[in-house]
Amino acid sequence: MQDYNPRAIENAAQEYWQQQKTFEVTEDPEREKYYCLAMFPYPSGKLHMGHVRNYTITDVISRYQKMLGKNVLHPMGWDAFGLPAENAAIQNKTAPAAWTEQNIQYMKRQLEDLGFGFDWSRELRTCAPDYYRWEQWFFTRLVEKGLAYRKVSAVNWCPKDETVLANEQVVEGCCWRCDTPVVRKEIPQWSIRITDYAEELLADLDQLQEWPDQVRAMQANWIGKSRGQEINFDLTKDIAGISTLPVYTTRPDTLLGVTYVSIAATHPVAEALAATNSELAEFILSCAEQSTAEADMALMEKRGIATGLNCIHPLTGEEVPVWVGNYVLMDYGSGAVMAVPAHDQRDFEFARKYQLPIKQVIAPLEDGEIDLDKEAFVDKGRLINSGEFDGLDFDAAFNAIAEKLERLGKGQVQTNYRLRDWGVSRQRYWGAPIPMLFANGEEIPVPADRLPVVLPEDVEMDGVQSPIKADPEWRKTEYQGKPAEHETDTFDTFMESSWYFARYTCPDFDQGMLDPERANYWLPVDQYVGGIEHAILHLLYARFFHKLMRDEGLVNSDEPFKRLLCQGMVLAQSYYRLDEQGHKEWINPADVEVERDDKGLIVAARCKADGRPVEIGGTTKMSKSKNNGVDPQAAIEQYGADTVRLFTMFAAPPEQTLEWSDEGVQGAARFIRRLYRHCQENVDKDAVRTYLDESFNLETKWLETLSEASAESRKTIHDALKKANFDYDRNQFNTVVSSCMKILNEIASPSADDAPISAVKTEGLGILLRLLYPIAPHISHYLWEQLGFGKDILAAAWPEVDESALVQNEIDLMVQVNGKLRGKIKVSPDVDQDTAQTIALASPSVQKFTEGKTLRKVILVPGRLLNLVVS
RNA sequence: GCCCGGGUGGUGAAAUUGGUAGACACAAGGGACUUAAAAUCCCUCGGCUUCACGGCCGUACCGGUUCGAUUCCGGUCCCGGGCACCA
Repeated sequence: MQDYNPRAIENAAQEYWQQQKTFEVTEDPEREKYYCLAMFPYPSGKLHMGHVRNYTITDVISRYQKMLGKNVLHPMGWDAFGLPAENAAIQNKTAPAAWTEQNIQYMKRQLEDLGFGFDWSRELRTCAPDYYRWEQWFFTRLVEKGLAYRKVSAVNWCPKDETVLANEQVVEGCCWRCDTPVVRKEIPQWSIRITDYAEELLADLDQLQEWPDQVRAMQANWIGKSRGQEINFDLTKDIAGISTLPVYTTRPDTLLGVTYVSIAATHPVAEALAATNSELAEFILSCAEQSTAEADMALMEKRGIATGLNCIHPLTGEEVPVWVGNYVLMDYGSGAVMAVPAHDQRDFEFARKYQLPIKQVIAPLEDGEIDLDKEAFVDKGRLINSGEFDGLDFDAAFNAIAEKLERLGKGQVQTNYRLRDWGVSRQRYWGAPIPMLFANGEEIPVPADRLPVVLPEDVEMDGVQSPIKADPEWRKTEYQGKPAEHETDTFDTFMESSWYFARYTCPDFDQGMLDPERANYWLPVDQYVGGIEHAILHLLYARFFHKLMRDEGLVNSDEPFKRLLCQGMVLAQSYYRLDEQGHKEWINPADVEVERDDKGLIVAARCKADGRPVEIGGTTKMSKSKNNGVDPQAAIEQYGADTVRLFTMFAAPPEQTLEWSDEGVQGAARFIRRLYRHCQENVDKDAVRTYLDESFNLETKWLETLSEASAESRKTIHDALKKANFDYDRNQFNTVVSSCMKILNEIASPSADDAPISAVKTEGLGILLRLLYPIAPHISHYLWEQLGFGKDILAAAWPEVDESALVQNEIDLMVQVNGKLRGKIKVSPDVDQDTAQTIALASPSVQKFTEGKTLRKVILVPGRLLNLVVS
């Protein structure tokens, strides 16, 4: 007998799929389609475990759906533009294009080694001109429709390098290259009007019933629809041609408690006043050093300065001061906010700091205690100190104040969204050029017949400036016979990832962005799988783009992704040692040996190379910074793809974090070896023909001769099958693997060597191989053929549960007394309450707890338990 | 700070969603086989208590609803994801 040799088995299976073109699909209106999509990878160099997990999940789902008879599309491609390629290019002195292409070649090979059933004939890369060409064309359409426009917005600016930095490139407020403090700079950039679609993006979340609730909640909160009022505070004098500060509030009931108004540092009024106020000018300058990230904004110290200017309260006519606050954003809302220190915690702290008045106008509904010396009272309540509005609750006050403001022409009810328009300009090189021309002071979309605007690939990176910005020639062009200049900014890479799912349906189409016939056959995607970190931005942009494509007549569906699965992260143990400076030097788990106590806990670890001890850094997300990445390649070479896939699916359910464990991988390998050995040693090649019909079900004649032991064995197998089917449908693959293990335990357990048992075990093996196939396809494919089931397991029908095998004459019914388990009784599954009660009360272990007490209530949960309530 | 998750044995987890808590594995301990090791097979394995039958406690913590709560509700603590230029 030969030992299990994963390499030979896996190579042969992969070759077979390649020759048969098993995973290449075309549109077939006769068959039900199923589009299964994994988020495409950024070609960073090598696959990491997160990729392995992601693509194993989609491969499992794809193969399962294929066995259910569907026409399954499972494509793969490369999200090839992005910042890391520029960094790598500078480091390695290669052009980003070449570096990216090398990575793609290597990673593609790794994907093939893992046996993923992708339709490689549809492979695409976003850095290819025949891909981004259509994105450029689509953008010009958006400009023509008024859905894309140019406006001034903020970027991180390194004054020394004179370059724009990504948030990631700003480390503690400084440039990551030269440590110079970063400032905010306002420059003209292209934006897309996602806010025009805010209402639809919110409302259509209701259509996405097969998305996780948490993702829908996050998106709804991100869009942030609110109902409030716009209220005008007139300035006591015009500044920069501005006479009124409109503010938006969701709490107009607190309007009488306004004691000042704050405006953004970049507000035109602030800028105009700064011209004659050096203190204010200095303050505004200092605000420019603040981070543009919202998290930093929320945590920073709130600072402000009085402008000396006042505005008029729209209801009382009193003057309130106008302040400049570092926490007010110019590009969100009107750049001005009203402040109610008594009823908003941030305003409260600000008012305390600058000795501004705090005026209570809301009292609690119940006689609750509030202490305005300690904190703001932010709950809704009843109005006080508000003149004619005193005594009203929130809703009544909202309406009464809205009505009065409207009558005075000082405000109106307004619906607002937190969502902001999508800024798509990037001042970087490795992206799709934005297809716009500047000529005679006009912004002109590049005409369709001049697309694509090709990004030159043979470039040298100086580390600071984008090569197409650095080259004065590249931008030069003409328009209608006159000199013109190309835009040198490139698109946000979210642009490419917002429509790739649609392009997979017709990647070769050269007559337009999409071939509507093919796109509408496959779309929407039936199952989308990717990391939870994309729950908001990528998924929201892709939903938005899909609606834009629909409105351009390219697709006929409203939403791109019907069902969504967000997989958890992959974690691993980390180890470090401190160097002389006290810095942590992280050591890869592969280079560490561990020592355990008698409970199996890791108590000590040593570096394999020098035998010296290392510190244990805990289980954290696999990352470069902690050097705890486990290279999938090493595991594949040692154990084979099936073992790696099986472990990945078994160790945790898809949505949860997955902890890499070498022992766990060995456990997965042990299961596969056991299956292999069981088949080699115990399975007769004629068994299939002897016991099973052409659908691999037990032949009727054997069904009739089952002994009690073989019937019980068959129940175990069909129970496991039923559970596995349930779990496949809800994407919980760890328990599918459990079911497979149970079946193997059953069919490999020692038992009487008679025909009924052999018959049941043969049927069980056929079920096991088909259940296991989507997860560990190579070994299942090999054994299916070798044991004479058939040529290609993928063509076999999915196993069906024989409900008659599950029927029991007698079950264990749990008996509780006052909710505590006190015994079990053997009864018929459809026993009635009276009978069950009589039997239970006759049992001594129950009597111990009921004796001398009165029976108050009896609850029977059929097939499960009986609860006797006594006192 | 704001939004969204998560917390169950020594470990990863399960519990068909309000009805037997710990399936299936991993680790550990004991045993068999072996000159030995590896591999393989068998047994034990939440805590406390009991010679034993059994009893009590136990799903982060505090409280509530219910005949019954890992599951539902309110509060607290800790961990993770996102926060608009990482992808």
